[in-house]
Formats: sequence, C-alpha cells, structure tokens
Amino acid sequence: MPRYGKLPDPLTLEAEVLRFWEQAIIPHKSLNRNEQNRSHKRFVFYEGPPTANDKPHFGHLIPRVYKDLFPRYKLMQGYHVIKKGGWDTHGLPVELKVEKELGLNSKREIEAFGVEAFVQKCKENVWKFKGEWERFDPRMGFWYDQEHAYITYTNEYIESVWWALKKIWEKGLLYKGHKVLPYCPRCGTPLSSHEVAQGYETTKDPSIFFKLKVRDSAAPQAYFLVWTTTPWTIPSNVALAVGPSYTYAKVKVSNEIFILAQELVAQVLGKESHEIVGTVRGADLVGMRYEPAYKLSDDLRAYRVVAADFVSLEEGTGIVHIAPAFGEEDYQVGQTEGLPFVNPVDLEGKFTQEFPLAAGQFVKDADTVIIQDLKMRGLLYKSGKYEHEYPFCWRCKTPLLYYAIDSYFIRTTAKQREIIENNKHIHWHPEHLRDGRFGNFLETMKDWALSRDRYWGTPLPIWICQRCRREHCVGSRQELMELALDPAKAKTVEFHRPWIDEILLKCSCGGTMRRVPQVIDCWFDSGMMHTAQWHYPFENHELFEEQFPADFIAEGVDQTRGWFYSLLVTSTLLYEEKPYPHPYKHVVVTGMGLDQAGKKMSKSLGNVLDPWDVVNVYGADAVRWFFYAGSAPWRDRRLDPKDVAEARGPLETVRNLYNFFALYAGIDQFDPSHQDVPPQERAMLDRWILSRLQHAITKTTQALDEYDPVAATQAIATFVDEVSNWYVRNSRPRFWGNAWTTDKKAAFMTLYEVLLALAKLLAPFVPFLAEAIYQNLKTEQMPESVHLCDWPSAEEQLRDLRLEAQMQQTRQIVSAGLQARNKAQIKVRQPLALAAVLTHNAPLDFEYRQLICQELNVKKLEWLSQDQPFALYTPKFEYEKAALGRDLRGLAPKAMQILEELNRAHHERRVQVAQELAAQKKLRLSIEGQEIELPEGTHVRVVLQPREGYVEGSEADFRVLIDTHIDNELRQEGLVREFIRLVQECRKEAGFEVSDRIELSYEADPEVQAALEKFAQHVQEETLAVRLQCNSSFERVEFSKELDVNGHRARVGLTRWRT
RNA sequence: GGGUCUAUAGCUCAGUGGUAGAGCGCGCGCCUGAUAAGCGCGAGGUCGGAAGUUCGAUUCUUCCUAGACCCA
Repeated sequence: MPRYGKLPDPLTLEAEVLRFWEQAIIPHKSLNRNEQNRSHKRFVFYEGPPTANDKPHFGHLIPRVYKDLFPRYKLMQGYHVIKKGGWDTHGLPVELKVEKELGLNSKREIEAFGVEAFVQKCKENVWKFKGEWERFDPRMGFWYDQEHAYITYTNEYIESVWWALKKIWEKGLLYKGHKVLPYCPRCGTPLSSHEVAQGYETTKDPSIFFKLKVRDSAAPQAYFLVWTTTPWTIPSNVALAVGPSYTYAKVKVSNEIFILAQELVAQVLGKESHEIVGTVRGADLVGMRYEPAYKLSDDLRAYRVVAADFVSLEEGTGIVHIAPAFGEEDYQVGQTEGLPFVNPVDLEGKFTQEFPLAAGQFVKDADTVIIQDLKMRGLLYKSGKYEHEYPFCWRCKTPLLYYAIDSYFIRTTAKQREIIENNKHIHWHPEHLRDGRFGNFLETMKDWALSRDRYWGTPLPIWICQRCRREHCVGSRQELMELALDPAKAKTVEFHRPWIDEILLKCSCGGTMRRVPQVIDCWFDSGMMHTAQWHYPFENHELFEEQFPADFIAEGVDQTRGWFYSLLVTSTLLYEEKPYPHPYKHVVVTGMGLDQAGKKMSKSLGNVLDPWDVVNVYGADAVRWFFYAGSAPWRDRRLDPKDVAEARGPLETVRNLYNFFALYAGIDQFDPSHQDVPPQERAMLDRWILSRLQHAITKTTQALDEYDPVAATQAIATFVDEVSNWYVRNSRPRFWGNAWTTDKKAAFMTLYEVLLALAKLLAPFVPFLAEAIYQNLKTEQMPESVHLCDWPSAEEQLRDLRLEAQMQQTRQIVSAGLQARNKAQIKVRQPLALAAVLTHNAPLDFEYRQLICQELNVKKLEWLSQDQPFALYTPKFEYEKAALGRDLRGLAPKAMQILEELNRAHHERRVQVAQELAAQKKLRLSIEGQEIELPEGTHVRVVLQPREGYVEGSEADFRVLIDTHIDNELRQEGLVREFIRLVQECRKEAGFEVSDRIELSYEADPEVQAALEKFAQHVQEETLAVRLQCNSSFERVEFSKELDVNGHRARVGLTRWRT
C-alpha cells in the first residue's frame, strides 16, 4: 500500500529527500543501474572541470543544471553513464591568487620566496573551496562520481599529457618560435589576455608622421609618409606595409614628393598647399626599397615595401611601419615575408647598446629622444598627441609592451583542415556556433602558443643538451627513468617544478640535457581530459575506448575558444584514425548569468548573486525548473530571485494535484495493486487524460532527444494544466462516492497512473519533488527510487485522436459559454435553461454534450443550424457606406435610412429580408420610386445578433449563446446550490473532515425554505447531512452561522454525526 | 576596432513569410469536498530604429542603435 503522505513545503521536502538518498545511497545506485548495458548502450559524458579555488557561483550553476539533466534522462532510458567529476588545478589564475596571498609582486619575488614553497602553496590553494563544492552539488541534486574525479595536477594526469605532447612532437608539430605577447617589463612576465583586459586605460601617446626616403634614383626627393604612436619601435622597423588594392597618391609638397594613400591626403596634409602629381596602386609599390631611419639590420630582405591586408584607411597614411619584435600583426608579416628580426630592447624594457642613441633608457621615455632626432635629421613631417585605449599592467600600472617572446608552439595550422572537418560533424546547440563564432575562429586559426614562463603547471617535457643543443621530448615516466642520470630519482620525482628541473638526462652525444624552464598553458591540460582522465595509454585501455568520444558536453559560451577548442584540437591531432566527430558529438553551449540590469555578473562589479541565497529560499527544484523552463540554454539569463519564485507555477500545481489525490486515496485506502479496470472500460475523461499522457510522453522524449529543455518542460507544463484544469476539475465527484464502483476505481486508477508517470517525466528536471511524489505512490514491487525507474514510453494503443479532438472542442465551447455567463453577470452556480452552439462543426457526441451542460450548468444544449439560426439570433443589416455612396450618389442617405429602419423592425420582418438576401445574393429596395439592388457582401451583409434575453460568447470556431431567463424553478435550484456551497464553507470553517457526516438545521425565509424542502434529498447528499431540520433549536449545535443566500438571510447549525 | 549572438506586453521569455503568444504582475469577476489552493475575462505591443526583397515582413537581406560573449 502506498503511503499517500501529504507533501510538506519544498525546503522540508528536499531535506527529507536528501536524507533518503543518502541513507539508501540512491545516487550511487542510479549511476550504476545500467552496468549490464555498458557494452551496447552507452551515453558518454565529459565533465568540464571547474577550479575549486573559488566558491561556486551562478556562472557555474547554469551549465551544471544541464550537465545533470541529460545524463539523468539517459540513465532512466537504460544507458550506461559514467559521471566522472574533474578538477582543473593548474594555471596563472592560481598563481596570481597565491601571489596576492603571499604579498608577492613579481617573478623575482617568487624566486626569492622559493619556487618549491610557492608551488606547494598553489597546490593547497586549488582546494580552498572544495568543501563548498562538495556541499553545493548534492544540494542541487547534481550527481557526480567525485570519488574518482580526475585532477589535472596528479602525476598520472601529467604523464598522459606528456604522452600527448610527445606524440605531437614526433609528428613535428611541436616547435619553438616567437610569440608577440603583452608583456610587463617591470614584472618580467607576459600577461594573459584576461589580465590585459583588466588594465585598459585611456592615455595620450605621441602621434608622429615621419618620412622614409625612397631608394630610387629616378625619384630623388620621394618619401613614404608613415604614421606611428610608438616612436620607440622605429629603430626596430624592417619594412613598410601597404594595402595592395588601395590607391596611393604621389603628392608634391614644396620640393618633396610624399607617397600616401589617396583617401588620406586631405586628412594628413590638411591646409598645407599640395598637389597630387600621380597615383599608383598599392600592389605596384610592393617591393620598393627605402632608407630606414635607423639601420640596425644588414639583412638584404629588410627595408622594403610589403603587402598586408590589415592596413586600414581609418587613420594614419595607409602605410604601416612594421616592427616584428613589437606587434602581433607585424610579427606575422615578418614570418610570411621572411623579414629579419630586430630587437634592441631588453627584458626590462630598456634599449640596449644596439641602439646607442637611447641605450639604457626605458622605451617609453625614449620616445622624445627619437622624435627630436628625427626632427633634426629632417625626417619628421609633423608630430602631435593621440588619445586612445592602451593596456597597462593591472598590478603595477606599467604600460605593457607587445613583445616577441621565445615560446613553444603546437603547429595546429598543419591540421587545420582536419580540425574544421571534424567540427563540421559536431552537433552544436545552438547550431549557429558551428559555422559562426567557432567556425570562424577555426578558419583564422593560429598556432597554439603552448608555453608559459611560470611555475605552477604541467612542465613542458622538453630537455635540451647543454653541449650539442639537441632537443628531446619525454613522453612517460618510463622514458624519463631510462634517460635520467639518476634513474632512482626519476622513478619517484613529482612532475612539477622545481623538482622535475632537477632531473638531468644523458644525451646521445655524451652531454647533459636540462629541461626547458617553461610550463604549459593549462588549457592544454583540460583539453586533454578525454585521455588523461583515464591515465591512458598507460592503463585503462578498454575504458578509454569505451568512453571516447563523448556523446554530450556542456559549458558556458565563454569556453568556445577555451575548452571546446582545446578538446577538439588535441583530439584531432592525436586520434587521426578515429571517425569524426570526436571527442564530443553534442555540445550544449550555455549563456551567461546577467544581473537585473543585463550586466554580466562578476565579482569586480559586485553584482554576483550567491546561489545559496536562492536555493535556501525556494529550493533546488525551483532553481532547476527556472533554468530549464525559462529559456533556451544558450540565452543569457537575467537572474532575479523573484523570477525563480514565479517559475514554480507548474511545480505547485503538481504538488496540489498530488495532495488532492492523496487526500482521497488515503481516506479510501486505495491500493493500486489490487485494482484493475482496463483503460478501454474507463470513463471518457480517463481515456482522454491517458491519451494526453501518451502525447506528453512523446513530446517530452522528443524534446530531450533534441537537447531542447524548453520544449520538454512546456510539454510537461501543458499536460499538468490539462490534468488539473480539466481532468481533476471534472472528475472530482468521482473521487468521493461511497461505493467502490467501477467508475470510482477507474478514476483512482487513472489519476494514480498519471501521477506516477508524471513523477517519472519530472525526475530528471526536479529530482526532489519527483522523488517525494514517487515515494508516496510506489508499491513494494516498484524500484526504491524514481531515479531507478525506467523512462516512460508512450503506449500508442492508449492514444485516441478523435477523442482528443472532440474534447478540445468541448473545452472551447465551455470556454465560450463561461465567457457568455461572465458578460451576462450570471454566476455559474445559477442553473440556466439553455445554451446553444453556433458552428460549422458537426455536433459532438452525447457524452461531451453532457459534460458541457455540467460545466455550463445548463439544462439543455442545442446545436444551431447554420442556415436557420433565427430562433435565437436576429439578423442585423450592415452596409458599406463607401460602396453605397459611390453607386447610389444622392440616394445613398435614403438607402441607409431604410436599412436602419429595417434594423429596428420586428424580428420576423428582419428574418424575412435576411432570408431573401441569402437566397438572391442581393437586396431590393425601392427609394423614391426607383428600384435599387444592393449586392450582398460588398454593399450589405447580415450579421447575427443574439435575440433579447440571450448573451453570446465565442472561442475558436464556436459562438455560444446562453438563455438568461431564470424562472422560478431555476431560481430555487440556484438558491439550493448557493445554500449547499455556504454549508460546505461552514464545514471547512468548523474544521470537519471531508468525510464527516453531519446533522444540519436551518432557519430561512419562506422562499429559501420552500426551495430547501423541495430539494432536501439533494442538499443532504451534497453536504453529507444525515438529517436536515428546519427551525429547530441551535443551542447544542457545534457550529452555527448567519448566511446570505443570494440576498436571503438564513441561519444554519452543524453538528457532527456520531454513530 | 573585428567576429558571433541578442533585442517581442510592466517583468521573464516562447513563436511565426499571412490579423502577434505564454507565465508572472495589474484590474474585474468566478469557483470551491485541492482551500494560506484553483479558474475565467480584461487592459497592456510601431515585435529596438531605418531602408530593401515580397501581393504581404515581427519573421528574409542590408545599415544603424543598445546589450552580451569572444578576440584585438
């Protein structure tokens, strides 16, 4: 026998469910329930690892609700799912936090503090908020296998990463090069883009136009005119770039010829008198040579004009000065054009002896010196100040330099075609990311700058021979031991700085090899989780093959170029033989959490919403439903706790539905395992809601298969509404009959089955409420938790489309009828004689008409013939003034007058005219002796107006009339129903149980008394009164009250009946 | 500065080449053996702005404005 307990408030309910889950180890059982299917029915999930060095906030919550939903659904469907957790532990953000805690400010200070101690601190720091996470996930119902979570800093994980790097190295795709990075010369470190973004400020820099002499004897006084805001980069200049498709002008200014983009001539030369003496296409300038301002290179390839597509005509001269050491684009040009690399600046941002003019000076300070020098040498055209956004170090406010740094790269561009092809097979949600933002990014892919000059990260496993400079990449601990000078040490060494740096290898030349100092980008770590989480290929071969690729991953849209990219690239590089797509087939991209003003939630803005503040008030189910039902996963979400409260609607209805059922099932001791009424023998309403249930199951399943939670929750919410507002509303009396009739059994069976199925449909979305309902409904034969149940499948034989269609029409007619009652201001409790339906649709079957009568509280329901509606409707003639005026001219006013008079004529007359009009398609009028014909439709037409005493409502294809006339009999019935309702209210007020029998006494005026006497038996049945007495004493009644029965005063007394 | 996305009722959001929808809130009612629930009706919209394609555009295209994300 089910328990049928009443559901407590959501917070209590969730606390109880959590206790049950813990005691019965349900999460564990759920994750293991399909072990027997793992060989043939798998759903592979990858966890995008969070860092535990900060509290979980809403930004983490959003992807996690989806990462919980789909695996739960698949588990119920019988798929084997491993929900291995993971932790991201390396990287600059961790180092920065630790630096801050320790009060360190630069790499020099870290080295002084001691790298070993620093790294130890980092390792501790990544677990700072682990407890918070371990508390939060279960509270939200997020089930992970955290016991076997992967951790990116373990030796095993790192070993797998090393294996990957070696494989890439062996393919010749790991190389050393330069990368231009924003670099803080004071801190001696490059900054990550995230850090740079924090430090943009508006600043004033010099803006100078300078001249570079064309090396061409044919044009002795010709100069390229060049613009820059960083004069200190001029010594490093090795080329000039032009846009090949632009037109350049040769402009004569006094006795010199300047070359610059034609479009910019006016802007640059301004009022100065000048004369355009010729034009030339950019492409034709390419290859020309010039005299550098400072000749620091003897390379023959230097100091020439090259073509570049980034040259813009927005500002400057259309000729861009190229210094490969100090600009990303410059560097790229240098690479493709084979330009020399000139860098007279040291790592502290000071000029070296290579540039004696400003040797020892900080580059920004040298700007003035250089400008002065150019001016003296007549190479300066003009100078000024320029205001723009420029990045500064967020820690020390030093202006950042874009600086070419030695760096290791992965030649991802070598496999660009494969990566793009692989991506084309991935199912992105939303789809546009595949070819849009992500696809574009792949099209413009650059080699992956892998190395970092830092401490806390996976060490780059490249050793260099101190004698012959040979490089070697190590791919495993085994290999490290084989090559190490001290194999014993290599056997146990931790794969982190500084310890790993102590391992020296022997070179084939006999020399000693040292590891390069760099660690790697932590994105490579997390991007390798598809492999490293299993410590593959060193163990778990079968497990890896089984769990690759993932069917489903989800993260925030900010991970597009992060995790989604690093997974795809590593996988494509490593597993060239595997069929596309890998390593993930479906990726659900989630939006950002915004505050109420639409701003991103961030700690620096102080607008972060603590998830606990919401969960502790509304519960986890409400928060989950809010996300699933609110909008598509990829939409940015404005988060306001009150919206979470509002989103609960359907959940509250489910709770009420259950409580309704439990009330009566408890009273009647309904035992589902001892009842059976075949569906085809149940009432129409039962068959209807069961049919709708099959529809809801189909819809929900489809939506989840398409990764569309909004459609899924909508299907469920629609069904819940149908159960509540139609099925239960119309079935209520069936639940409180005394005898166990077939109909009562059918009602109980049906609602029981519906609620049980609903609990299963809701289980992946709102695991707590679903569990609570299930626990109260389950029999002993059923699984111990709803999360161990099978996902419901639609039973097509229970679907009845004709029934559904008729019921839909029934609901529309009822709605129209209620609308009419509303207009007529006649409450539903007052019975009426007649409702009439005007429609093209065929009349409904008897059962539906009966239901309509009951809902509209009318004695009779008529279907009006479309041709002969005039019993209840009267025709009104409407006319088109414009058409009449055009055709009748002066006679028009008269015609209108006649029609108006007709509209005031008695009903029979109007019907006669209307019938003529319908038959002849025209109306004949005689105006001042002239016979006129008005065509139907264009000039005159009939509209139907309810006749006196009738009021109409309409919905969809139906117009429904009610007869508002209330005769004595109806009035008495109305009084009785009102009286009954008031007595029911008294029962409630008196605190009686719904099943208590009572003795009922009353006093009332003669009219009410007469009505009550006439319908005494009905009153007694409805109020469960074993006795109904008039004008008896009220002295000993338990409860008595003055009543207002439709304006009649009355008094009742209630006493519980005891046998 | 570039790329991508978003803009629909007071709020949060669905949706559509053919007269615009839901929930919440608001107003007015109804119902009540689900009762600190439930239901109906109503008001409320230049579908961000402008132009184009089309018989017809909120929907497709372009531009503009604002916001978000990523990149410079």
